[in-house]
Amino acid sequence: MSSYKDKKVISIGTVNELTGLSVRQIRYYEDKGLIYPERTKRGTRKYSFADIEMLLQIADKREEGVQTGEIRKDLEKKEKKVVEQMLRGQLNAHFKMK
Amino acid sequence: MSSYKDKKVISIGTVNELTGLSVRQIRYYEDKGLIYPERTKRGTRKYSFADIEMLLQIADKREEGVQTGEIRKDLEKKEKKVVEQMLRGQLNAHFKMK
DNA sequence: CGTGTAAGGAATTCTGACACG
DNA sequence: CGTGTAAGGAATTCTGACACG
Repeated sequence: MSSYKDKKVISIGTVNELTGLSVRQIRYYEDKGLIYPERTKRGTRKYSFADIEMLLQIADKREEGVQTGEIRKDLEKKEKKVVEQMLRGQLNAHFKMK
Repeated sequence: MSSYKDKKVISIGTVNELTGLSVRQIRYYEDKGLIYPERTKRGTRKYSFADIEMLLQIADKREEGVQTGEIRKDLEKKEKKVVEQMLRGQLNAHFKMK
């Protein structure tokens, strides 16, 4: 299920180069709950390619003037849908209903 | 063709954690032509997941007592085979021979 | 609200070299 | 041959805060 795309191994400086977003912006979006990098023992943030794709999407939204709160809400909705789908799949498998 | 696996974005400290090899060893294997990380403007090495897999293979060989020179030769042989296959494919496509 | 910046400290990375063997 | 280590410098990252708006 999880592959290279989800492995958190990229430091914030590299994320900056890859996305064009400032380090300040990247940290701020984390603060607002849009991304959640991992931390090394020492405390440095590590991002995945999935995080980078997310950041690029966030950048697009922000350019359209969408506030971080809005972006957050949309993410939560999508997350809910995914969970619902998964539950549905589990139920179908369990009860063999069609 | 090239995906996340080949993107060079991982710094040497993270490679150390991922492979268990010392920073010294990682640099040494580069010196011997077994891997070739990219460099940022400032000069820090950046590795890909493919590099990490290669390093794990190198570590196995080294544990078996194989010297870096030997490992190097094997790599060159494999590289040659790949090139030959590619040329063959090109020729077949070009002359439509069967 | 979103982002820039200066501040001070701690950890990272780099190179060339000496060491052992 | 392969790897450890101390050395000195340069760049990175972190947090909390002030600034503007």
